[in-house]
Amino acid sequence: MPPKSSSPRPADVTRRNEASRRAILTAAFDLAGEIGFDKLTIEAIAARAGVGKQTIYRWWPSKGAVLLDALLALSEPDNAAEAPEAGLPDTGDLEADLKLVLRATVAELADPRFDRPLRGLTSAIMHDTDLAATYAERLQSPVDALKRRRLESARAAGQLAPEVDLDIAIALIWSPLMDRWLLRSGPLTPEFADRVVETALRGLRP
Amino acid sequence: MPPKSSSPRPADVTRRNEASRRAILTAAFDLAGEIGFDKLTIEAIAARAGVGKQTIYRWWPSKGAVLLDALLALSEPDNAAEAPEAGLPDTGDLEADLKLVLRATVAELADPRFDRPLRGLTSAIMHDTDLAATYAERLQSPVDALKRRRLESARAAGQLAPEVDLDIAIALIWSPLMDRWLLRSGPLTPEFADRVVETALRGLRP
Amino acid sequence: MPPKSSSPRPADVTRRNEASRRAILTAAFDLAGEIGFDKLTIEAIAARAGVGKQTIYRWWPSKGAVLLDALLALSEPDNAAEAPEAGLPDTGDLEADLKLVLRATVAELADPRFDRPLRGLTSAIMHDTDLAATYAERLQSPVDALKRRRLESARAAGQLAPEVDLDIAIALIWSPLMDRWLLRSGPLTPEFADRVVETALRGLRP
Amino acid sequence: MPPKSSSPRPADVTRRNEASRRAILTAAFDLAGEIGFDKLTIEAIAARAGVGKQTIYRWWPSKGAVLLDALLALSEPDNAAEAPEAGLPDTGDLEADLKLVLRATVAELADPRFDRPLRGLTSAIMHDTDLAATYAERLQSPVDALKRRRLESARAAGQLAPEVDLDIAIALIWSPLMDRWLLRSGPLTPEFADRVVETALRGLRP
DNA sequence: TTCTAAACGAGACGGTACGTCGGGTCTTAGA
DNA sequence: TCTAAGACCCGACGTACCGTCTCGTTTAGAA
Repeated sequence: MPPKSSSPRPADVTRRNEASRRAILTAAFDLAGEIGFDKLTIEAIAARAGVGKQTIYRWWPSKGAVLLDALLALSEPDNAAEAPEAGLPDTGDLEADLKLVLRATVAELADPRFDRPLRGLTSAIMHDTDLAATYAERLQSPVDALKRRRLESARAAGQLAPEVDLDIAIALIWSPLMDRWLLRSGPLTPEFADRVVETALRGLRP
Repeated sequence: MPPKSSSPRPADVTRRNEASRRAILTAAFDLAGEIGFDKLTIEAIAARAGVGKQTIYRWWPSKGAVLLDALLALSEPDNAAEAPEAGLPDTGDLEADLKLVLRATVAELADPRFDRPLRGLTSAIMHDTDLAATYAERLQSPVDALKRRRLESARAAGQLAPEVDLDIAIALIWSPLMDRWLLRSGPLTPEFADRVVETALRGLRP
Repeated sequence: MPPKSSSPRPADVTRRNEASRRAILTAAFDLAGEIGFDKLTIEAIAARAGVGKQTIYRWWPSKGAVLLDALLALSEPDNAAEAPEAGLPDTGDLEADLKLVLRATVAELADPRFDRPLRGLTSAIMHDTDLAATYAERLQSPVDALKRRRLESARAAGQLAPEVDLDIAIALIWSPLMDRWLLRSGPLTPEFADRVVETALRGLRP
Repeated sequence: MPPKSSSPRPADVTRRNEASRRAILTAAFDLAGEIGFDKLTIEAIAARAGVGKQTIYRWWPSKGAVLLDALLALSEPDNAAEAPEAGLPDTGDLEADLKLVLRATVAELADPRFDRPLRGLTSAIMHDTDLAATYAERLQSPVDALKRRRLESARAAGQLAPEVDLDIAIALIWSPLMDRWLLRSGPLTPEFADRVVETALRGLRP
């Protein structure tokens, strides 16, 4: 990600040290997983990456931006394939497919290696609208597109009522999970995911 | 709220200076509304409240705990009445009542005086399980009880399917709002609230 | 020692709790010996003595004053006898007597139990003229009187030149020891004490 | 002066900011003269010098060390000349020369601009053996060398008894002054200095 | 012997400074 | 020119004590 925007130094991207960039992203992700985002410091990232602090400040506007890039980088290196994000499963059975996806999400969020960086990034997004915009563009909107595509497929198959707003449908299905995860307002179990899918779909079917 | 637990000094609650306590809570809430929770500092709260820092550290384990108490205190002083929390409206028309409540929530969350402290507190809760526990006990569970009571009333009136899990129902209705608010993943409008209520209720009715 | 002066409350000496007073002085002296005067705190004295802080502030103006009293109290309890201060030895041989006294002083100053409190008190006196005045009156002047008496006896015996100013003589004999002790500008040995006495007396004899 | 020793970070002396160093020393000396050493705080020095606290903690282990450096720096900048320390006066008349020097010392110690920092530094030295060692090496021993040189010159001129230990002689001449100054055990006047010189020399002459 | 005012143990309070941490900027050397 | 290293100014941290100020609770002299 380029620096804030236009302001201080454009910074010549072509001269950028790729090894340092990867070391920083790896260090940031690992440290966020180990000690949590809020205890994460730029100094610690720089030290772990064997990099000067300035090299971080030159290329990223905040530690949230570093972490966002770090998460994005998790998919990139496998480059072309992009298998993990190639699409939501579509067996023709919407309920089963959604349960599968949500159960996978539940499992991922239960792993501290992912919970902590994601939680931290989410918290950063809550407070930093610039970062939120980048997040929306780079992570959320592609993922939402996948969800929407699956629901469109279901609608085409007559499994969803035509008049249902897909944005609302997505919110109904995924928000309860996010809420439980972020606020720990209840146990985040596969069963909960199943119940949410079942109940939401009651209202989404024709 | 007494300090974490047993460890250093129990601190004698009977000797507590009530004026200082209120000054701290007021200062914390106001400052959080003015500059945001993450830029809020204990020193600033102490200075604004005309209080020594130690007086804050003596009674609260973190600035999140201060802010939680500050929010709780907003209802208390109105004492017995407790009108605002007396219950959700129950006109017999569940959909209308829910829309009313959700629209009010949307309005409140749009006001920076509430958005900022609440957002900060929510962020703190995400990272601090002790605080989350206190939050769950003092704020979330009473509010959830009100929601649940309204839904039970609706179920008794035959407006909800008997087999619906009320916790899931609550999640379906309120989570989409929280998600949009926290992550700014879309505009948080009264219309959105209406759509969510309508769609969720499709699946909750008998 | 009574409080500062007239100002707030005269404090009724007759009601004073003797047990607390002794506990404070003992605690102050012991703590000064253990951790040194500058790390000594009123709170620690109060805690060790099992006494409220106010009881110290009520009766002493500063921790230096407490420590001075503590040192004075070391001689008092042996009551009337006052043997240790009854007078400097007077065998008729001035040089031998002085060497004896100075060697004893050297030994005392080498003992951390005395070095630390005395060093701290001396430091306090250096910065606090009120305390210095009390010190001069209660400790220094009686001791100086003893020294002067011994030198007068020597002068009467024809061992000192009549024209010598006794204050100067006292300074010449004792100051080098104090200097070495306070500033650690050289080893504080019995031999040093002997040399000083010998050299000083060369100039003091008729 | 580099930090205590090896422990945390050696701190790269070549990168040190000379302007900050001088500002700190000047601020420390001035403040010590204005408010006294014991009321001197690191924070005040940093504020007056327009410097971060850490810049002081990085390079000095204690405020005593700062003040010692500040005093040493008073002579340095005049660099080569070093006139003030070029040597004690040597007119051939030892008694007159010593009186001159001691009277000058008395005058200096009477000036609060010097009394306060020196008194504070002396007090710090009394309690801090590390600092005392630095002091002995950097300030005391060069000064003592000057004194010793003058006395050797006098001995060569037959004005001192050959058998007199010069360390003892130095102590006899200068200690009484230091004592009166530090403990205010009597008026520190030029007359006192004269008397001390006269009496001490009685015993030091052949 | 009771009453009452003080001294007392305890410790909360408004403050000041501590020594440390990390932020973000700036400078120096080396590749 | 970018980088690793790290010194710098700054602000906040959480802690330790300061000296003052209540709180009940002894306690000792006067009534």
